[in-house]
Amino acid sequence: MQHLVKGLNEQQLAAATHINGPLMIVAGAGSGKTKVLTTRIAYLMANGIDAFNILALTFTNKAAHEMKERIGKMLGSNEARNLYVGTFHSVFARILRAEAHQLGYPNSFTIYDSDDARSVIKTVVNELNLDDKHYKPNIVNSRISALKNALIGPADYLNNRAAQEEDTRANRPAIGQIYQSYAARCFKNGAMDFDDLLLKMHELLKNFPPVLHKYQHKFKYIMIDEYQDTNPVQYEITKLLAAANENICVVGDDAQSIYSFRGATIENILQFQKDYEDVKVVKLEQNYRSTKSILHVANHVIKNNTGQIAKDLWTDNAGGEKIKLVRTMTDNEEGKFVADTIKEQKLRNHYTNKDFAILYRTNSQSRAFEESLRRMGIAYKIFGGLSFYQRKEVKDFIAYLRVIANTRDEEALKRIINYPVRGIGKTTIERAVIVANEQNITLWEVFSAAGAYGFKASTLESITNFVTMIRYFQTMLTDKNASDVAVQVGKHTGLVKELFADKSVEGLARYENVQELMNSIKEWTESPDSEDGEVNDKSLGAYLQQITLLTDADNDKEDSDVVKMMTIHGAKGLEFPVVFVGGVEESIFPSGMSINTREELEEERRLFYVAVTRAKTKLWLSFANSRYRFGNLVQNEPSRFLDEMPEDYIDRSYAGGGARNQGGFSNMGTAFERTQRGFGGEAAQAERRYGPPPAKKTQAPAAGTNKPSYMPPPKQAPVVSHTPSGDFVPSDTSNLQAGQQVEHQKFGFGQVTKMEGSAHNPIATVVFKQNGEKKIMLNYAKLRIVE
DNA sequence: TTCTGAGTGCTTTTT
DNA sequence: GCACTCAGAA
Repeated sequence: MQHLVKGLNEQQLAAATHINGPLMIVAGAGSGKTKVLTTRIAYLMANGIDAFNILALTFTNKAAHEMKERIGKMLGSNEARNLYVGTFHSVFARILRAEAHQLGYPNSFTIYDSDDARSVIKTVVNELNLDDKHYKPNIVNSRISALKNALIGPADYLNNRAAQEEDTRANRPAIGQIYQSYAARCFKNGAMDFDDLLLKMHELLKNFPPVLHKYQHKFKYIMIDEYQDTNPVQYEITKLLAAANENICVVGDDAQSIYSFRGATIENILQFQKDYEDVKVVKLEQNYRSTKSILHVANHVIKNNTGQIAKDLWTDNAGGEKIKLVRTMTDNEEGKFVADTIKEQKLRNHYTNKDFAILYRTNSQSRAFEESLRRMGIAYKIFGGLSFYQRKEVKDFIAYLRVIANTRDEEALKRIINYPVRGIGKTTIERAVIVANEQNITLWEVFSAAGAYGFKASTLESITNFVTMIRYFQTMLTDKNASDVAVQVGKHTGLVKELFADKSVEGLARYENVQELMNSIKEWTESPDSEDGEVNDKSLGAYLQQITLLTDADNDKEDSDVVKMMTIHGAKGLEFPVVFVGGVEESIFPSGMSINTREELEEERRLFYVAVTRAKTKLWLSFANSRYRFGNLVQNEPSRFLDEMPEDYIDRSYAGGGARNQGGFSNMGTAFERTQRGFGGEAAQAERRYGPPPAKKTQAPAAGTNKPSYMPPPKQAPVVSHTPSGDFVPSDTSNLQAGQQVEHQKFGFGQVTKMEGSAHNPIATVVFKQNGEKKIMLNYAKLRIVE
């Protein structure tokens, strides 16, 4: 057992060997938190505690995976496989899947991602005849999310004055109504959104005592990572689960709380000591990650925040280099600087690509970096942003799987009912939706009994074929695994064929993505165990349950030698030898959305703290004089956080100001004055270093000069309007022949020169006297046969 | 029913 | 600058 705790310092040892009773670990950045957590779990198991009785909740699937792997290595056995390790969302999804019937959900319930949720909200808002310009899906969605995270369910809302008044004050009095309908619709669809996974879990434990006892008994030891980022629902759930045994261990750092926008509250970690008696508190204050310079800067900046848990983070590591500040003219030059520097550092210090990380506040900043890296031929990977599973073609394919597993899933059904095109268009779907709402049945039930609702013959045939196909797939559910079903779907829906037919560059990429998806399903089916210890359930339902909760960061292949790019939020918990933080400018970092209250600004500052403490040895902070945002050029001042950094630890020689600027930016006058002066000297310096700024794009070059090398395609001649004859009555055109004279309501008189198309979709070519040759689809256009 | 082109509004961070 | 919506044409 001694070998497990070898190399731990005094505090780490105290935390790792604490077995029974509540424990709070305050772990500063880089203080070996993961090491302590994994050691503690291994230690518990070495002391005879069954892996099946240990629950560890992490913030990302990646962290969960890593933890399990490390414990496995420490113990040298397969026992770690039986641990319940996962994110709040994935662990609860799994429990809910087992207990769904208690709450009236099918156990193959769908998990809606934010896209699905927004889409349902849009439908609901329209059905309630509300203005979707005012009740924007995004806003409504985040409001509902906030309510759920604050433990206010749809029914609770009706009795919650404060919440109602808040919405009335925000001039959105119908939020309550939308919330009710949204929740009802999700339930009808057999679907839970991300927040439901928490809210329903809470409901389950709260309202079903036997279920609560079952899981209290199962999870005798509970560990929660990143406790500072838990929200009230998560707090209540863990409190319920831990109530019986009180063997709960939370790990957190109030200085790294950066998820309040998701309902997280720092209160939870501050409250912990009051919730349980005899809480053992351990502070991990020695940083093993960063140089003295980096740590000192981080500590110095975070001191500007009020109300923290007192701690004193220190390190034995080398002093290290000063933090380098970089000013560039534009965002593109910022990208170029970073790419150049990576190249230089690789040569000079023998770094490889994977030693570098580029961090930024917003996903949209990734573009400039991406372009420069590509130009320099440096391999990179962007984490976050649009995940693989959110790509249209991937979602389309998954939508089939979702419908097969859960026909109540209306969002998925609407997505695929006419994809690939099978003649079930908007009108048909709208009619079906109306029927479904009137009869209070699901959309699928309307389609599967389509004969009863008077669709026209050709439409009915399409619907019946579709229903038959889905039913065929469903016959495979019980005895075939997820991959087998997916292969059949690919074959019989014509989806893969359609993508294959598109030979454009994007089309090829889409085809490859779907192939990739099918491969990953196969891989998942064949892998021995999955994220949170699911035992060999390789059914389609099990596959779908975890897929929505996966993010890009989880597919990270550690061994690939690439520069990593991600938001600072995405970088939490990670470390890199060399870190670049881009866009350290006012209105970006801190975000312009978060400078209105002290709380918001302090969270931005914590985020800055997180960014700085990701670096082990070298750190560059860059900002640009101007950058494109919203499609137009904006000027930002350097971030206020730069002014908060201790001067002695900063190297401004890259910032264009050189020695003249040693005093920091605050002595340069107000932002206004600075803009007025136009940065004269600094700009010139930067110009020497990075070359002249790109020439301003000239607007609409004067005629004669600078002629475009091509002429834009000629605009179609405007239609010469035609007033239809007074006796205009559309003729039966089913026997129309070439040579006949016809009249068109808009184009006037003309002669049919050619007939083509199929019998179902005849197309006539008509040469009009006024408007020239047009192709007319006889199914839609109205023609009067003159002779 | 389906496709196209012009017009509009928007971005903070994520499970 | 892009993604989404809507109107109009075939």
